[in-house]
Amino acid sequence: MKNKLTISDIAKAAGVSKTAVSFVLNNKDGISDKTRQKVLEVIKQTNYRPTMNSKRLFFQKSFTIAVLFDETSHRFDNLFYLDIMSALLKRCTAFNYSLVYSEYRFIDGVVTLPDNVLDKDVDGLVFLKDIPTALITTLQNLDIPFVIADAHAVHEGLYTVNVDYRLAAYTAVKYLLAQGHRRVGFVGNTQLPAFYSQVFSGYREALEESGLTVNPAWCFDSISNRETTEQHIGQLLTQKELPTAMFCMEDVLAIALIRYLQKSKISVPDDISVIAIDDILLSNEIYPGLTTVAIDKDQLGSSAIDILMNLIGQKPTGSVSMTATDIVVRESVKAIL
Amino acid sequence: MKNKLTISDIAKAAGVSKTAVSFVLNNKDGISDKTRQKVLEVIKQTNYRPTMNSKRLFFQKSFTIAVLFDETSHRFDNLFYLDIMSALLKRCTAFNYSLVYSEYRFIDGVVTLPDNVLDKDVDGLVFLKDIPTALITTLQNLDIPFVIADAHAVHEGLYTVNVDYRLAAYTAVKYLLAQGHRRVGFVGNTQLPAFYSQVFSGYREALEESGLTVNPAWCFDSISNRETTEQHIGQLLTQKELPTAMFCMEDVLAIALIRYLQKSKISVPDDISVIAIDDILLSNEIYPGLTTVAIDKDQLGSSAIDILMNLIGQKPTGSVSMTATDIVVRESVKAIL
DNA sequence: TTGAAAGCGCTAACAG
DNA sequence: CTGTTAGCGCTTTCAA
Repeated sequence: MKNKLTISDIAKAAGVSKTAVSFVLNNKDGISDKTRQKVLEVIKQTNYRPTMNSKRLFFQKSFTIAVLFDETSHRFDNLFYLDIMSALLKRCTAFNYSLVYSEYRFIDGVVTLPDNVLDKDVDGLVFLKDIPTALITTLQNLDIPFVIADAHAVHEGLYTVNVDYRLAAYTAVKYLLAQGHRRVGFVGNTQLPAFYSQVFSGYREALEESGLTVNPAWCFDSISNRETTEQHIGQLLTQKELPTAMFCMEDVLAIALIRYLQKSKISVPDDISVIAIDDILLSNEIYPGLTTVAIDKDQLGSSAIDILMNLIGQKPTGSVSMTATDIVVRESVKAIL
Repeated sequence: MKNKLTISDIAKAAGVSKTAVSFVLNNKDGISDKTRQKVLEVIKQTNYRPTMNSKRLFFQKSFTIAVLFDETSHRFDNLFYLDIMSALLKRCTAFNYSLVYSEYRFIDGVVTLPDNVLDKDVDGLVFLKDIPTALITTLQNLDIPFVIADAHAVHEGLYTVNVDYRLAAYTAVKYLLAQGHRRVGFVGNTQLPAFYSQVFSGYREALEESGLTVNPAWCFDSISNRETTEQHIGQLLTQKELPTAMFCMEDVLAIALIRYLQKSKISVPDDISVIAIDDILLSNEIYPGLTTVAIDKDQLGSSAIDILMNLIGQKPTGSVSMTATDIVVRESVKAIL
């Protein structure tokens, strides 16, 4: 049980050459059935498993791909990440690849990549959320294939997995309107300008289709966390006419909003309904449960890996665009008569 | 920029042997300063980085360690995991190791390990939370070093990182008493019997030190998620005399409890205060913010890696036991006069 | 202090 | 259909 078996041991035991064993292991043909069976037998008996490290050296590949997080990006929406990591892992496993967890640093415009990337000890990279241009340039110089999953912005010439957030926003607001709401506000931020404008268009279109117009007094575009929520939403509450519903461009923002409203003794959904986009796990755990447009994390993850594998295998490939129109109805939206 | 450089290229360029380059790379001595400088120069010029895969083959080590999650264990307290993974990664990096993310399966008493573990393509394993005995046996047969971080139960002969949850519970309840509470309930479950009994002792001791006794009507030992909360806490609310505070053995349970109380129109902390143990990120995002005993995730993670590295290097090592007595005061506990 | 040579476990030409 | 052989890029004896 102690000394690891090698392909030579198996070859010897089966009375054949290493080549024969190798062929059997890799399901190649050009080998007689009898030999194959004999080898298979020995492998079964000995519980032999070939060593990845030898293959790695031979193929000059690491058979691992890395998920790269921004070192400082940890926020409480990370549950989304763990779900995606599971999806990435599942797909990597199907390709016999490992998934390593890594972090990069981006401070004052300078990018620091982890050693395994600099060493080219990974065959490809997955990023979750958008990455800075400086990083893109660095990566292209390094010549390592990478894909950006859930890229909100559109990058020419890069491989990304995108969600149609315009449609998602449109769907969310349409739902609000169908529940009888006529006064619908908007909560978001412009940190990701492309994302913001997609989502805002969806919001406006839905409104306009019902003959409504955007009321700037109910629109907030600098809400990105709890602090900014508290800073800005206060002025909403002082207005004479309040919206009956707020659409938030991300679940996290909606959760911060609900928290703030509760603190201000405004009931959700009795006084104000709230809807968002994402469906992170957390949204089902707060009270009231958040009604939101679901994003398919499984598809997001596996598409990213599929693209990466094509890139690694030099096969033609392209970005993928996903659609999100499923509303998870929970408790944060009330119908208005 | 295309063809990867090898040690031979560097040796040739520097006009020395591969051995010399290897010595320089590994800071060995037995080499003249002049040669060393020459080699260093070439390395700098060429930006040469040695290939891990060759080392891996030579040393018969993968220089990677795996974090293994139970495939089905994803709950919303996973934020705790991401924090720990960051800590694990940081420490792995310090040792020049990679961290791979993997999942194992445990269904109907049968354990399925991922291929990289079966292939011994990882040098060590970290588990977060306790693992089933069947898994322990399997691992011992495979002869792969592993450590259980945040093991609640005590395992003879295994390496674990434990937290003194008795003390943590004691500290939490003491805090409640200091705020004037005299009627304090308990919420937990016996899924991890050792964990339960530690925590319950801490709870009882604190009470008894103040001349109070445990009131069984306020103690719940089968609360593990939202469903069981709704099932059991209902009967608490029908009692004539309610507790003024509830101590929960985990943040997640406290969050479920708060959600349920809010649904039942019981105000936290005005009607009932809530305290717990863990300090997951989520606890700062709900309303009211959860007051809780913090667990040091950084220490948890790095201790686990330190133990593992000792195990891998065949150095003597031992389990580590952590202490948690810091209370993060937020809004879920009210002082009673 | 140096360099030649062997070998880690595997794959794939290439001959037979 | 089968086996011999030469590497993949590194480390490390071992002799000079």
